[in-house]
Amino acid sequence: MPELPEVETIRKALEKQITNKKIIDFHIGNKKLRFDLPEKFKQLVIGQTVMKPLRVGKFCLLPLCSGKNILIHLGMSGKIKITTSKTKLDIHDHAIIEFDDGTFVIYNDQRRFGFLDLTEENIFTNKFIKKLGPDSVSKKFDAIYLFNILKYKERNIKNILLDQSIVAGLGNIYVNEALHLSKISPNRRGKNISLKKCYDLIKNIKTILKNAIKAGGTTIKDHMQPDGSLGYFKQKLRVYGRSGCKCIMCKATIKEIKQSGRTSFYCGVCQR
DNA sequence: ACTTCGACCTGTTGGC
DNA sequence: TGCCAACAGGTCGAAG
Repeated sequence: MPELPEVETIRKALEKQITNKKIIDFHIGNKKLRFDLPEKFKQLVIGQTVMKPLRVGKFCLLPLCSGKNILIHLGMSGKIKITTSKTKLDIHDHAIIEFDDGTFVIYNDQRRFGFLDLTEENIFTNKFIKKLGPDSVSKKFDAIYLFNILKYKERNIKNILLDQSIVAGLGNIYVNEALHLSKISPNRRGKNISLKKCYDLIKNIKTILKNAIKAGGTTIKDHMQPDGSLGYFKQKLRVYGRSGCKCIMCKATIKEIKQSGRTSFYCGVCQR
């Protein structure tokens, strides 16, 4: 589910609601998430004050005063809910963090592809964080970097951009969107993309992500902001989920194909 | 080293 | 109406 803009939306809400608050209880549901919690997770987080939440790729981090960080990945269907009242739990509420002022942060994940972890002080020693490429909205993710990677790749650009070890934060929606805006076919091989096109692509990826963050992310089905409101970027999607509809640039019909098991949407006229 | 594929889960949708 | 297959915003690890 959540790609960078959805995770960033959640991070911002957490920043507003829990920064400098102390964890007084932690409860984990009986259903397994993708991975088990680290040993002693509970005792290492209770009593800790949370500092300003961070985001790395599709991960959200809650830095603790001990130096460790709670690492959150939302998988495909994960949500964060923030409440101030003890409401009835949903069957997919898998972790509940209680704060000293009565705020609750609830981790809910219907499909349980997501997970929680605890990192050391240096987050880059964490097994999940250390294999990520530069963040999609960072300066490190620039045209030269991308071009140097692409020039050896036989693989299609769609799958390259989904690879979190190359660039962190992009998922299926925004890769489709960025390729359409950049007029690049998802079938194009990495090595056949020029440096000039890389400049375009980088600029467009960042523009799309920033606009999506402003809109609170994209709600197709599952995503919601921690206060329960939706993400409004869906109304601005150019190709994702629009097969059979007209291309907004040239009026040709948007096509749908499968690439490594995932759906891609594109315009065969604009995108080459 | 590079790439694809199956597996992990639950819920919804569309075809018959 | 009911059943079943296919599919969904992700990613790990095995296999080719």
